[in-house]
Amino acid sequence: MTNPLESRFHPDDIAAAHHLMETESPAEIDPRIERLVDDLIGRIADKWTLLVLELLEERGTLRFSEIGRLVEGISQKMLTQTLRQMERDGLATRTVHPVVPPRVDYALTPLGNSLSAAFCGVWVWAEKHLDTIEAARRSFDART
Amino acid sequence: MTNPLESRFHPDDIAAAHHLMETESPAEIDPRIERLVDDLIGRIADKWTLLVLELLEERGTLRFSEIGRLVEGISQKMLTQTLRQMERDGLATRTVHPVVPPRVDYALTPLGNSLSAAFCGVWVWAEKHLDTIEAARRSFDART
DNA sequence: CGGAATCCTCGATGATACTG
DNA sequence: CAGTATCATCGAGGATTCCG
Repeated sequence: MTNPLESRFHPDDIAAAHHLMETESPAEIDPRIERLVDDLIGRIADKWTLLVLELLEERGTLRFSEIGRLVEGISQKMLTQTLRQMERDGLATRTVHPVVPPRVDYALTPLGNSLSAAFCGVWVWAEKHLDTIEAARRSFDART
Repeated sequence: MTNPLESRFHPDDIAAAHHLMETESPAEIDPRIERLVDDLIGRIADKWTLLVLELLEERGTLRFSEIGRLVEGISQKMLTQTLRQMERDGLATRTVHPVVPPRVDYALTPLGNSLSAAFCGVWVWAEKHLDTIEAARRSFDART
């Protein structure tokens, strides 16, 4: 079990996903795909969520201020909003310790961990092809 | 070769990606991750690009107006912008036929196909857990 | 410390009009 | 048909302030 992608997904899942993405009629895109993309990209997989997701994945439990410090460039507002949304989506847990000063810990749920794993293939792709893309961009810009 | 994820990525790639995501020092997030996410989410993997990517993946070659019709809700401006960026990034090819009226065909490059495959794991995850997420949201909203 | 509330800006996107 | 150009909007997100 060296490959998290292999271990995480079964052929049936892949088949199901492919089925979901195939529209037989020559009409429009499957509305479920639209909903999928809207929900996933627009609400779950935004930049800050992905950053926090990977951070919690590698560090385990962290408190609010730690995440704020570690995710460079995030504003307090977006941090709160992102964490709240992750909690709402069941991706992370929020634990308030009744002490003064307050201490609030965040950690991924199994669902959060699985999302992180699901994105593994994308990170792999990105790392593998980022140079190629930059080259393609330079080439395109030169041609134009 | 029933599983595109298994066939596409090697254990070495996974290891490399994991290495990329692990920061030993207790400092900040690896800047390369930041760049990765910024580039990928902010420029490549936006909503419209993903929609067009999946469409071209399943339909093969399509002309400009066809894509515009099939991707519901996209404006002509965003369609042009999306396709141009995909071409620039080396994800798609643009073929102009010198006829009147003009005919321009778009198709994925191997790189574009590989990106589509990389997102497979995310689509699988999304389909598998979307109901769970909605339930979590209802539960959270009820608690609040 | 961990937020909530407020105000404000700017850039992404849509709408519209024009063209080879 | 496949764009380009221009203008208008609107909401995501930053900065700031206040609070338990």
